Amino acid sequence: MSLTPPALPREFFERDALDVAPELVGCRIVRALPGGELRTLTITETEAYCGEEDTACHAHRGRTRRNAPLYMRGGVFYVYLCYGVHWLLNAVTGEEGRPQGVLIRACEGFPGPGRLTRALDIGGEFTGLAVDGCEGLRFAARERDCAVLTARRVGIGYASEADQARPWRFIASGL
DNA sequence: TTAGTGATATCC
DNA sequence: GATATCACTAAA
Repeated sequence: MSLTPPALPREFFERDALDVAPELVGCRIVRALPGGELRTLTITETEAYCGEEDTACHAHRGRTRRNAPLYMRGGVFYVYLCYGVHWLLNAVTGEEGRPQGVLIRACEGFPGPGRLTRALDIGGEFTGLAVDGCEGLRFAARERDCAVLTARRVGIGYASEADQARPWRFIASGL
């Protein structure tokens, strides 16, 4: 028996982002800091980004150096720098060649995608790494079920009206 | 409400 | 090469 919760398996992420995103709410992020300290936070909010046809998705304009991990098989991290300041953490989902992912938008005690990565000292070094084969960072299952609300996604004013209106943001309710 | 921050994408 | 943009945050 291990001292720490086991990593969610890769298979968990090899499904559609719209299935994974709500299920990830209530799960935990487990971060082993370089010094050895283990920090575990419960995920309270996620968003799904679904393919090149989703104008809010980074892959909307095709594959680039930055978004390459989105095109990988589900079960890797996609971490990128936003506004030159904030690292944003995503889990890539779905099958290889279909760019989709789930943004981890907030954790208990750390509202905001940039604040949770700062709290956990997560940076670009994790992008492209397997979620179940990474020493320092993993996801762990829920301890119990939790209700999930949906809402519009945040900060995507550049996307089409239709894509902005999609209820692809998932928020924990009554954790 | 607004500045800050710098990598990335997209244009010349 | 240059410039515009950006899945945000903190300060005011």
